[in-house]
Amino acid sequence: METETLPPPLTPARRRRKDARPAELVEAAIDLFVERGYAATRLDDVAARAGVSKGTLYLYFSSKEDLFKAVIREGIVPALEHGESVVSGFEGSTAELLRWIIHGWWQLIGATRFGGIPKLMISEARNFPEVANFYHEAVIVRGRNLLGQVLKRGIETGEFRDLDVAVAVDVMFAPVLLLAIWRHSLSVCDAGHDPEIYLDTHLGLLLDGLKATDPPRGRKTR
Amino acid sequence: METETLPPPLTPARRRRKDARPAELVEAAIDLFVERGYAATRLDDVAARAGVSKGTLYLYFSSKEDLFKAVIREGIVPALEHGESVVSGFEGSTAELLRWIIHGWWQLIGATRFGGIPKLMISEARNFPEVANFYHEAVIVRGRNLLGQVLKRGIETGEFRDLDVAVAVDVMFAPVLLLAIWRHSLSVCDAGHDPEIYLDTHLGLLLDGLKATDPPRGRKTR
Amino acid sequence: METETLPPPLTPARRRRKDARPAELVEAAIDLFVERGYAATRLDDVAARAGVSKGTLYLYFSSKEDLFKAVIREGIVPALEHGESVVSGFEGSTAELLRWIIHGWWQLIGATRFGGIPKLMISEARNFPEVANFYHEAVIVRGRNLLGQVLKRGIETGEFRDLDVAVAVDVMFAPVLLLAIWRHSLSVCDAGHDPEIYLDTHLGLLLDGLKATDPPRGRKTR
Amino acid sequence: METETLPPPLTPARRRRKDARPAELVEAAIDLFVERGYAATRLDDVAARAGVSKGTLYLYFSSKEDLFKAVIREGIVPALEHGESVVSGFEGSTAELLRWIIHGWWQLIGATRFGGIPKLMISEARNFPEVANFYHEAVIVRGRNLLGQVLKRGIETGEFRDLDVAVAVDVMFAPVLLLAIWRHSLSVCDAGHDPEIYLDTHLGLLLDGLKATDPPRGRKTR
DNA sequence: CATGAATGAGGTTTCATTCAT
DNA sequence: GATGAATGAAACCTCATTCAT
Repeated sequence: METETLPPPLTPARRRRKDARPAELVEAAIDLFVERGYAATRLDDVAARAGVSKGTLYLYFSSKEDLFKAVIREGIVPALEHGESVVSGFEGSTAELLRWIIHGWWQLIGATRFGGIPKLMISEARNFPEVANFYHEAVIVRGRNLLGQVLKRGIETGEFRDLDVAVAVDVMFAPVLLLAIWRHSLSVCDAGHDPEIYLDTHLGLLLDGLKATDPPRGRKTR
Repeated sequence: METETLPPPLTPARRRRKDARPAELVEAAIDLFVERGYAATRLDDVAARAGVSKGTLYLYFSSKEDLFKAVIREGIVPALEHGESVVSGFEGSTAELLRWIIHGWWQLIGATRFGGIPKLMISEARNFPEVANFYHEAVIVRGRNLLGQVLKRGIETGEFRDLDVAVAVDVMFAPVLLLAIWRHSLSVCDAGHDPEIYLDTHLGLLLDGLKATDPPRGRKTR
Repeated sequence: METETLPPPLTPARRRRKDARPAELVEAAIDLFVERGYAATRLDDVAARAGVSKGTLYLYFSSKEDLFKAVIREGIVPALEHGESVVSGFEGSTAELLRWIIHGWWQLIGATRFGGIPKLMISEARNFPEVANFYHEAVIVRGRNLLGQVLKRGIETGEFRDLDVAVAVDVMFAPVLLLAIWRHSLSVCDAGHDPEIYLDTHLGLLLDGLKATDPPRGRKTR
Repeated sequence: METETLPPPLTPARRRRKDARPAELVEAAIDLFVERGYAATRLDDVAARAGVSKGTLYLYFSSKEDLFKAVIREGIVPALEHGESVVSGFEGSTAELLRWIIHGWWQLIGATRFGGIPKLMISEARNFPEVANFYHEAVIVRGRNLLGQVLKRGIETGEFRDLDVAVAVDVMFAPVLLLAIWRHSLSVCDAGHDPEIYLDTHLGLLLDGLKATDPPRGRKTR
């Protein structure tokens, strides 16, 4: 009231802090949204985990829903882009590529905090159709395309038998997705399988299933 | 000293209603819990959907959590028991049995309102570990056993190749589960595939993957 | 719906029961109102304690407040009338009469379930001024008169010194009243003194205090 | 690694307000709890009387019961401590001391808003045994000790006759307590006596009653 | 920018009261 | 008369959101 607050010098440390705030808040929010769900997460807790006051949160996000959107956006897009860049330059058999993608997804996304996003989105899609729509376009469609490309490549090279790519993509990614979902929900009762073994078992079955069977002209599966 | 108060007549009509109430309420609650999640579901709405007042709900369930427990309990156990009875008498090839089970699960559970329970349980497991535990024992363990038996039968008859049953069960059921989950969440953006085609595609890949490779000459799995 | 209920024969047992109902309900209500207070007492519990259903209660009392009024009315008036009749025929010294009244009040009222009425009335007077008014006229004024008569008699006979009777009556009854109140409230922490000893101590001090002092020629104090 | 978030300025005006809030709320709550009883008091009204919103109340008290505890605690202990300090330095006859204490209690406690606490505690002891226990230890036991000391002093100096101190203390304080209780309950029907006259009448009777009778060596009682 | 005290709409839960049987 | 299922107003409590400092 009486002390004139000097125009803050804004030291580098402070500036760095300020720039990082939104990301820190989103990070804190991911964990809590994933763990408790959207409705059961209190903004008080998000702010506390990010080490700021509740009011500060509103400097960066206009509402709880806005924060939720940021969680989905910031949470998944960067990871996805990274994944795509890895895939694009790949050379080798399509089976190798599939292994590469699935294990890579697990390591880059599934095993990190972002692995909780699918569970969160599944839980809240009906309450936030707009966000679900964004997620659908930005993540699901893109992911399906990526995997679809891989399947098509395998079919074209004769490594894989012919099949309905759109359906097969979803079928083949389901076990990977469910592994991630499990780790953020029912693992309270049952830790689940070792991820690498689980994924290998899946790939083992899948690649055998995908193998061209009609005229099994000696192509090497791997 | 005193005449005992007569046990009240409680006419059939009245009794029938009273007996039916809990089931009616659970039914209404399943739909809303699945659609909106636990926290976002108001008991007012549950009661309204069941055609009673809010207070009536408390005659049958002592709290919102109690209703939630009943939803999980009543929702899934009967369906499961029915499923088990169907399986037990089956005769035919194991591949047929697997097709039978998976299509059967979809028709008896996945396609009905109970198909939303997995999504609900996944969303809330962390908030209700006690309920999750019940679900784990009553549903997941039992379901895994059932499918495990089938896999073992196939392996013993030589229809399927040898593999880690516990892991394979989860891998092979994941696409079915995710189909059900999808129908109760992201189908707002994208209706998804036709269930029968999806399941057949899955079974097609899976059964090929499971087939005993005649000379299972040491393929390295990874 | 279909069985025609015979017009009930109304056996003597049943009739006796029916006539006794209101008293049974009031009895049950006294205990609970005294123990928990008016607001915290549920009519469910009153009915249960009286061995009837909640609906039955409304056959005899039109509301909770009505029951409360009956508790005060039925609870205290009969006891009071009984007390008055005992006093009226007394012969002996006024000191003896005072002892007689106070010990009598304790045995006939204070030590019974009616001993809780003062606590109840004190707690609720502000919420039910109308009932408080009834209680004031029917009980307090009457009780004061009774004790006032006794004091006056003692003053007239020269047994007691002259004093402001209206005030003295309240002063001298306060310890007796508080003994009853205590038994229905803070005795959870501390059972309190033996009533007879407590009352005798009070009477000992009181009668000495009341003694005519002018020419205090050797009257025995006790 | 990071600059610690500055401890917030929290201007004096703001802090003064925050510090005062609990006391303001307790003050508002005493009045309403005493007047209406615990159950019949709505937190809305407490908040309104303190000039804040309902939510604010929960910033300072975690529940209605918590507020109730604070009322008993904050309400009585300070007053009691003040009273004890007054007594400790007293010099003069024990009869004077007794007059001093009783009139002092009335002026410092009985006649203030704290005079309602005994009524409140009596009404709610059975519903809050834990609070009653606190009150018993912190107030009743301490008060009895204080008065017990006075009686003992009188007996030792020969001013008072020998008697059962523990019982006499309760007997002699009862009229004072009941005066306070009356002012917060049945005074709706009947304002009661003038406190000073009432207390003097009580003291007049009491001190005469306490006078040593055995060898009445001319001590002046007043 | 940052804070955190304050708000009040909205949800869960209780319980006096009603009424069809 | 008697029952107990049903009701809905009202209370406690939470938490997203605002804003003076």
